Amino acid sequence: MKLYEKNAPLCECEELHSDIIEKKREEMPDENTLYDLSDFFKILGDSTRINILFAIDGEPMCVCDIANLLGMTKSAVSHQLKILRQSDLVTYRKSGKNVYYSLADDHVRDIIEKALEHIKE
Amino acid sequence: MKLYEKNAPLCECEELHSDIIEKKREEMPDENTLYDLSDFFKILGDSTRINILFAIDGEPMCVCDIANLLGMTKSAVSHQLKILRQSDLVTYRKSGKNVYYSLADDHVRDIIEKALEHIKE
DNA sequence: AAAACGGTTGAACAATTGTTCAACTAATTT
DNA sequence: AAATTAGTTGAACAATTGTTCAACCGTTTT
Repeated sequence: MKLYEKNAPLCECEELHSDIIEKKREEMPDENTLYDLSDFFKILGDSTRINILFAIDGEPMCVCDIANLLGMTKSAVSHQLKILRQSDLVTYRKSGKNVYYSLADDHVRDIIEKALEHIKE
Repeated sequence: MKLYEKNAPLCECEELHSDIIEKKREEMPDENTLYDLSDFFKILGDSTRINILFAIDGEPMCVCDIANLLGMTKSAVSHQLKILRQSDLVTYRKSGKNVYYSLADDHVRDIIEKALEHIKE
């Protein structure tokens, strides 16, 4: 998918504000940056994953306990944990038969906090 | 879908850490809050919508110009603008045949800014 | 008043995504 | 060593979602 290229397929409009478009085109962030950005939000845009992130906030939890807390199967939780792992949003520590997950860093907590403020307005 | 209820369907695990689960259950945010939160991130979790938000940042743009900038049809852009409108992320001003869209408030800008920091680490 | 233009909308289609199910691995009991 | 348990994984299925297409509405031109 190609976005905001000079010769991108034009819509049928006649009276374009070419100067504005050109100016905006220069100001737009790098294409890959925008994809990374939306991919990041996509990860947070699922209630199960948000639930998991809140669950493991503070004290780490094993998969089984998370599953019980959320009323889901281990499998479903594990699938989502894999996605969170691949996005570096969580880390894990193995201990015997259990795997304990925790938040990767405080950055994510901050973003969620800011979003919470936005919602409660 | 019911989450973290006392009698939610349990996973098959035997050795639960019931005390931890109970403690976490009390600490979890309100169920609706979590849904609102993931719904909010879901809106930002699409590259077209992120593109539009960056496009109208600063100076408002009409639908046709956004479509040209992003190399999309007016229809596709309009559909996404509708979603952004319904989420109160954008506002619009009609002027003759054109409709000019702009960011609803600085809150969204802040969150995107924070997410950008997170990505560029 | 008719034609043209910017924008919106609903239905249809394709693509993506989350959960379930069953099979599997690795660690621990007995 | 066999059985049990915690967790992972891939395929299949259902549900959600984004774009296209065609028809439509409201404003402006002619």
